[in-house]
Amino acid sequence: MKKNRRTCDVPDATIHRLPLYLEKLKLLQAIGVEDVSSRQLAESLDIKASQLRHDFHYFGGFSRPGRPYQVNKLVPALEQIIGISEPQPTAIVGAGHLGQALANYQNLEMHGFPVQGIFDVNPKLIGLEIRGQPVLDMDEIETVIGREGIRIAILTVPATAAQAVTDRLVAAGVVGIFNFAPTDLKVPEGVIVRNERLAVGIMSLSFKVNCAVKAARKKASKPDGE
Amino acid sequence: MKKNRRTCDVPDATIHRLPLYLEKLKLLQAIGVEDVSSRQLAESLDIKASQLRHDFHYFGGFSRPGRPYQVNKLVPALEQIIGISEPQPTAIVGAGHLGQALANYQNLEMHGFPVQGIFDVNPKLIGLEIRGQPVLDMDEIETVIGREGIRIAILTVPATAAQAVTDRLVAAGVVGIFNFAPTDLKVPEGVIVRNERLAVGIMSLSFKVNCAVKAARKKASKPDGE
DNA sequence: TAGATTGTTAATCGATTAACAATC
DNA sequence: TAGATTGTTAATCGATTAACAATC
Repeated sequence: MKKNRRTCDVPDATIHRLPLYLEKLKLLQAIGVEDVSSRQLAESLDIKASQLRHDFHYFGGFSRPGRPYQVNKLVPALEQIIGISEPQPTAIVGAGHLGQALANYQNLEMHGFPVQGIFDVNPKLIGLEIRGQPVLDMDEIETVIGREGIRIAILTVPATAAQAVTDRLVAAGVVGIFNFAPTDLKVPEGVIVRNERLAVGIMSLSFKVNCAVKAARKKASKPDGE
Repeated sequence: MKKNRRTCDVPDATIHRLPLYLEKLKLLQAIGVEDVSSRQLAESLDIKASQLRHDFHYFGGFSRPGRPYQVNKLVPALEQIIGISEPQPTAIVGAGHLGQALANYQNLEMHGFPVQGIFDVNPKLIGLEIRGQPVLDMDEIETVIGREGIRIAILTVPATAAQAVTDRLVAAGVVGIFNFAPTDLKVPEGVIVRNERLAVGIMSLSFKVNCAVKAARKKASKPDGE
């Protein structure tokens, strides 16, 4: 009753590393590695071993002092923590170019997020099959989300439609929204939104590129520098 | 000679907020707002005013004490800092579903990153026109990058091809890579990679969804709780 | 002037790293 | 035992927030 409460009060920085740990471990598992030390795993992710152990410590008890981690135990443990021990049925709302690209992206299913519904309002797109799934009329959102028990939706509609669609999704029972529309969403407490803002990402890349180019130029003009 | 050196030693957290500031300011500009205080701007972004001023302080001198910021001055100042005063010609390498989706994404051009080259190895895709740009044979990468002065590339090739393509891009003069391939890239110093790992993003969303669902259940079973 | 604002420094907070006892 | 490892706490580092003088 008291044991499994700690699982949720975890800093964001740690949460974002959990999938990275899992990915690396699955890679090790695939090539048959059985044991891995915090130092080895951390090194492959370019972080400090103490950070990894500190992260794991939030969940506790993946190994015992003196013994390295067992890959075959750590993988399911992390999957459990992340919440993908069971596949999480996922909806894609908006079957434009991006929605289709994501629906085609087989890695989604491989990582535990099988697409169980693709929706659009455009009659030209409705009925189009993507990896065996037909694009459905937006009107079926509530039915399908209820029937499939979908809790996670990927939003790829135009910014203008995003809030209205979000409201419907939340009302239908969706708890997590992966938002590709370039707009902020208002959601009730307890609903999680993750914004994937392409333009923001490329702009921060641009800032660093700019700095790198400047640095290179300075170096070139003062080749004796240090 | 001494003045404009400070522009590059800036924490990552600040760099990631710069595009958010710019986006909000452009929105204000579009509706004709002339002045904005740090408090107003910060509030709309759900951060503290002191954080915004602290961020701006790395670059210095956007206003004077006592006077609010002038939107029409701040927008070009931030564009300059981010490096998009001039449009940054951009290449998309990999014209599969995702590459096509991004090539169609007009926001890219609107934000200062016009797509000046789309490349693929697949003969079936070569020649296909996307928003007026034909998909080119990968063999033309070096020529086009040189001719257009492209420094930023968006990588949407399969993971297996990613490193080889990266090496060519870097050799041709690309300095920033927006990587959608689910693999780590090795690049020489001075080249910037930004990984956009869809699977990682959805997994950290899943973790939070899991927590939210658990919390809601607990609340439901103890409706008198607080 | 009184109230509001910025730029800038200091205080606080949180995340990363180091250290080390316990264990194998 | 000697060397390596984890779990866990303490020290360090960096980012956020508060405070305030200078200014309008």
